[in-house]
Amino acid sequence: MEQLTSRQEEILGIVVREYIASAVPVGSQTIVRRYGLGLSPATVRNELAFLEREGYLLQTHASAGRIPSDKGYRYFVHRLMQETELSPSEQRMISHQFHQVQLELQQWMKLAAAVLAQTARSASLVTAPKAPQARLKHLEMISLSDVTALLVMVFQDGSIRQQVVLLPTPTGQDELTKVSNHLNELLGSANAAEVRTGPAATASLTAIERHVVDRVAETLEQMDRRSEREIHRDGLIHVLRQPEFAQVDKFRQVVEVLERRSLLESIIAEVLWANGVQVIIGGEGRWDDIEDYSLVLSPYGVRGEANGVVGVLGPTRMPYDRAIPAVRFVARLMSSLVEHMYGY
Amino acid sequence: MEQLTSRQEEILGIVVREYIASAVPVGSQTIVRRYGLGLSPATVRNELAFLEREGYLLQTHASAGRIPSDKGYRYFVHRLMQETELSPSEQRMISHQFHQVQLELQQWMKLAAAVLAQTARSASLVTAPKAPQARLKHLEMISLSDVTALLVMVFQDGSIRQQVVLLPTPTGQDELTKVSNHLNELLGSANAAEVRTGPAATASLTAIERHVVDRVAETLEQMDRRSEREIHRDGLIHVLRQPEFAQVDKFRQVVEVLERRSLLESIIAEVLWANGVQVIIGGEGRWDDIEDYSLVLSPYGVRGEANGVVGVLGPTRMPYDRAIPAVRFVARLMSSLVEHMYGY
DNA sequence: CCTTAGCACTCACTCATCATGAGTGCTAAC
DNA sequence: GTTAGCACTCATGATGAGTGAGTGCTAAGG
Repeated sequence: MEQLTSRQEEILGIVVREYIASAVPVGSQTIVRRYGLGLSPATVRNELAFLEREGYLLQTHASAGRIPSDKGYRYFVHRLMQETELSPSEQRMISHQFHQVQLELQQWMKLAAAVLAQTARSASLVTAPKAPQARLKHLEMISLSDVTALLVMVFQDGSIRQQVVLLPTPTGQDELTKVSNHLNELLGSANAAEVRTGPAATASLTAIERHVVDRVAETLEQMDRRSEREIHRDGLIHVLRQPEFAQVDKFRQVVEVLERRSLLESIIAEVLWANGVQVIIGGEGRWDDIEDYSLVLSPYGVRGEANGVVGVLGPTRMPYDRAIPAVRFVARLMSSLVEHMYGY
Repeated sequence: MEQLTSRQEEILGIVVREYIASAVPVGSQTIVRRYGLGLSPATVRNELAFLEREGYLLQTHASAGRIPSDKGYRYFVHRLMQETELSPSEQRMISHQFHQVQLELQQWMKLAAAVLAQTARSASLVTAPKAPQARLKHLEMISLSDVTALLVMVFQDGSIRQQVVLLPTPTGQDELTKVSNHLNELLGSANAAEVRTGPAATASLTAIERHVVDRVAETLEQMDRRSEREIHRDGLIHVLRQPEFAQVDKFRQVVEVLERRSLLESIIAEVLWANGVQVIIGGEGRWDDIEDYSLVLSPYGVRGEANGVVGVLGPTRMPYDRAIPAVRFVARLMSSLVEHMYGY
């Protein structure tokens, strides 16, 4: 990326900011009228023409103003936007909301999605934290009837699964409690392979115990196999308000991206291993399905133990100066929760 | 609702079905050409005029074909649509999908939403089953660090909440297990009031126990207070494909209805007490926000113990003949899961 | 050499006009 | 009660003129 003169940078910055705010192509007159600069429209036009030649700006048609290209947005985000944080009062307000609810994963995810949608005025997404390899932390069996029980499994990364188990033989709560205790001893912090081959595999077990061990193993395997994560979403309505989605088929793409998770999964998988806030503008040539959209994503969690992703999705014409600090701040909050869950 | 002659019913049925299929106003020629009937267009026109006078049909403008009014749709749904079920093969396919995954609430809800969206080609919604009054079934404390623990609460209706608890004094897992056991004895199947005033309130408790009891009480109270339910959604994309949402502002309403839960909450609250599939066409004059949409909803669960709602949302021009049997069938499946969770 | 005034040019957008045709209601004959 | 005939309505789509924001280019000025 070449170096621009400071005047070119200034003009590029104006075009980007103005277009983000108004969604209308920006012309030389608007720039001079609204920002002064002590230049004539003609001079600005020359600079605009230069910026267009260099690929930072685009024209929708020959006699229209300029709009930023993806390259223009990228230059803006990486070079022109001072690294802002949310205002302290805003930070306080958000922290307050999180501390209103208990230290509860589900609630925090929901809240994170809502706060991001609100603050960045975009669609938001939040995945649950997940360990690279699932490990059982604790299990519990609760009697439902003679022949059914609820098997509750708590995993190392804080996720919980509950399933109804049909018991091979009628069994009461007392017996189930013994089963739970026994299996907790045998399976404490085991991963899928360890459940299959560890002490639980060789010890002599009752029919029920054997059955439950199988279930645990299956569940762990399933969790490892499926990269799928629970994704909380919110704020779709904000995207819908943007003028670029006046024709439905544009908007349909957004919904498709959000509902078919496959694309998001693959992007999320990459962001997980990154540091800090990642800004993906116009698909970056790698994801065609989002070539008109931008993602601002950040991993959160505890490196190597459990992590997830928070972020927002919007048109490339996104208020980056709000989205980026908002995502950064929410990721930090979510990390603190995960740290708690790992006893840090 | 007056009685129509069988020929009028036949013509009304044709208009409704044809319009649902094509989204194009239906004229006399189309009816005669495509359905024969042994009548001339003029005769059909007379009948159409009659049906319009009686309020079953509408014209978008004076020289256009007819489209069904809400009243027309209602007559169709209640009188003309034979009570169909899904085809046995379709039922088998769906059942099979549910039995592929374990008897697991989260998975079943997700699956139910996906299956409904697919089958009814509409947006679907599924709420978790919820008891009218929350009761604790079981709690478990799992050590995270000296001073933090994970409190897992399992409730009677099968819902689970986990939260991180900051311990007043450093405590190990052994001690936490004792706390869990003790509190399970004291609190077994207690509701909020019973936790506050029952044995747990008077017994002499350690600081940790007192703290946890407070947390349990707060959580139960919160669950009772908030009528809010977790709502799984899916299939928004299907709604987006319908031609009536070619202009975005129409579609914006749908997203608003689905994202702001308040309206849905109130409708769901009513459906919960109904029997069988409820069809709400065009807001029924009571919910202005959905006057262009229809809901097909059904309660499921165990009466008085825990219930929820499954259903679909789409334009009034909805494929009722698929949506209704699909909702009915999925509700039945979800009920069977809840019955299991109550040991029936 | 950079800046700017002047000017011709482009092109999306709006608005009005017009032709088309699907569909209607009415009347009179069967 | 049914239907052929006919005048009428009106959304839709195409065509064309006028408007104006914005451009690029050229030549003059600091």
